[in-house]
Amino acid sequence: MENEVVSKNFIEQIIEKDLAEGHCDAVCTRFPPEPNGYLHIGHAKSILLNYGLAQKYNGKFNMRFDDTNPTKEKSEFVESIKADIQWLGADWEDRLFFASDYFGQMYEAAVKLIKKGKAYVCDLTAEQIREYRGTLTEPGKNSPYRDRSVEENLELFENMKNGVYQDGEKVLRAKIDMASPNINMRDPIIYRVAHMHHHRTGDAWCIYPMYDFAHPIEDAIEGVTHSICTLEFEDHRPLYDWVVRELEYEQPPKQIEFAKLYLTNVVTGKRYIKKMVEDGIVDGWDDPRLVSIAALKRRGYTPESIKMFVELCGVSKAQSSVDYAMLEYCIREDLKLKKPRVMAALDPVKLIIDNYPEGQIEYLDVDNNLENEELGKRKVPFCRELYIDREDFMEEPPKKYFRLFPGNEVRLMGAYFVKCTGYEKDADGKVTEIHCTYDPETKCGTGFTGRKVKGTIHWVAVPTALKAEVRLYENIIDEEQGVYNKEDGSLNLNPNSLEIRQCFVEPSLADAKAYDSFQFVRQGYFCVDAKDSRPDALVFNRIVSLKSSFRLPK
RNA sequence: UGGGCUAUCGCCAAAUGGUAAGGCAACGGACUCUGACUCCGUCAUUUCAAGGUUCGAAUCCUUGUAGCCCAGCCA
Repeated sequence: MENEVVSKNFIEQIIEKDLAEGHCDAVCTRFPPEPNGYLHIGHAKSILLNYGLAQKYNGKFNMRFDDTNPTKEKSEFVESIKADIQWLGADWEDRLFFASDYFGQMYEAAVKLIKKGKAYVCDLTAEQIREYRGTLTEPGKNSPYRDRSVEENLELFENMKNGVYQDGEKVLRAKIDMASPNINMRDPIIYRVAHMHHHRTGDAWCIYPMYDFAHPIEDAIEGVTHSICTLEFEDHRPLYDWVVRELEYEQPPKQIEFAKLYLTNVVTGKRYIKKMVEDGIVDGWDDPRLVSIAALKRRGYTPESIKMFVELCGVSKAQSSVDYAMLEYCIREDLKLKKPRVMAALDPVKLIIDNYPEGQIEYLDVDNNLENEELGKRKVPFCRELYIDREDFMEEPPKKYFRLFPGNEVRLMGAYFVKCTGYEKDADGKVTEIHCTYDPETKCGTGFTGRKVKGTIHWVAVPTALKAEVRLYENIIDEEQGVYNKEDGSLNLNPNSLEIRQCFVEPSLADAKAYDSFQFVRQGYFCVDAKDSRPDALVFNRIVSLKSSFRLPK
């Protein structure tokens, strides 16, 4: 805002140089997912990066589905991806594209290559092609079909399109260099035969372009100037450049690679998530313990918090893994002045104020001083019998324990000072109720300064308490053992990643939907689980705990 | 082993030959009707290593080391 010096990331530097040197007039970026699954936090980085760049340089941001392989793609995924991107706030305006819309132009591009003698139809089997390709250390050798005439190639390729051949019988390959040290340049396949129903083009085509051929064409057609992708495509850049050069596009797009976003101790691999869903370890792709966009949303993360997170992570080419604590910091930061702080007893135990009149209920004014002044203001009922959290009382407190214990006085938040006078236990030694007396003079808001207490605890009045179910999530990965089991490659899962508790909350949460998310004082941030709300009880998911330094000193 | 890329605090990440930003985490202390928040302070004589060039090197050169990616008719 002020005179902050925010350094530019390497992509911004490239773009500014291109703009300054006239390599492009205006910036155009894109997000090109294949509709074969759900988006996760890593995609959010790419989406927000591309969208942010377009915004920053007054350019355009395109949405494009890279649907060139009908075997993996479904319309269901198209819809979920669109919804997630809109939720994140990236706006493609009227520029929603599908690679499949360009199949005609791609076919023509292939014909152009053939006519230039830069592509040929190859009859080798998949296995033979692999053998001819060579290895990482040995060069490949030319296909015996490499020198077919232009006329023959044209005819064969047309036959491919017309369904004359079976799947796998023939492919179209770019004629580049079988001895290239870069395996991607060893006459890569650019079109394959696949008699397959496509989710958008139906049965119109039985040949489909490969990514390396299709992607640069898609970018060029749309006028994308900077095609930003992840590091694993670095080796493909020479091929990308080859395609746009041979096809003679006037303003060829430029591919730029950046490092993917990884989170420490989090599973993003589709293979593992699929297995966890199948084995019932999580209840779906939007299980709040996962980091899919849908899961984060259900967990209560806001688009703003994710945007902040992505910006904080930065952009570079160094493979890295960001600490989960950074994500939690962002959502805490986003909610702390926006959402109400309400009281609850997550592990309730009764507190009886022996000198408070039986049957009396008074309504205390609470104000959370939020940005939206009205949101945190409410009246909270107070009476003789309350629920407090079990962990706010100890029979024999350790040093530096500031909360309730026999003889100690604490503040009931928003109410009075109470002094513990005794407690009762059942046969198992479990505390069943705690007794105390209150001091009417210490009422909140009266400006009482007679004495101070070190601890403040929260509470809920018994007669008006609302029953709720809360779900406390821990990381699904066992942080001690790490992500993967080195012996068999399985995941090291944390058996305590989900804890469900029945608890009592203050009555204002009857209107919980109006809050959508809030902070349970001393317990962290929660959100209403719209998906799992039940008629008989409110269901809340924990977004994030308070800072760890909130916990008892060791 | 051929090729490509990367290496700066526990974790991200700036610094573009001029003397190591910032954020997260952590740790002190102040404040507090949340042990939260807020505020103040601490946290890389050194940039994977070793040499070299230079008045001056995280940046340039040399030689190593470590990690990631590539041999789908996937993207």
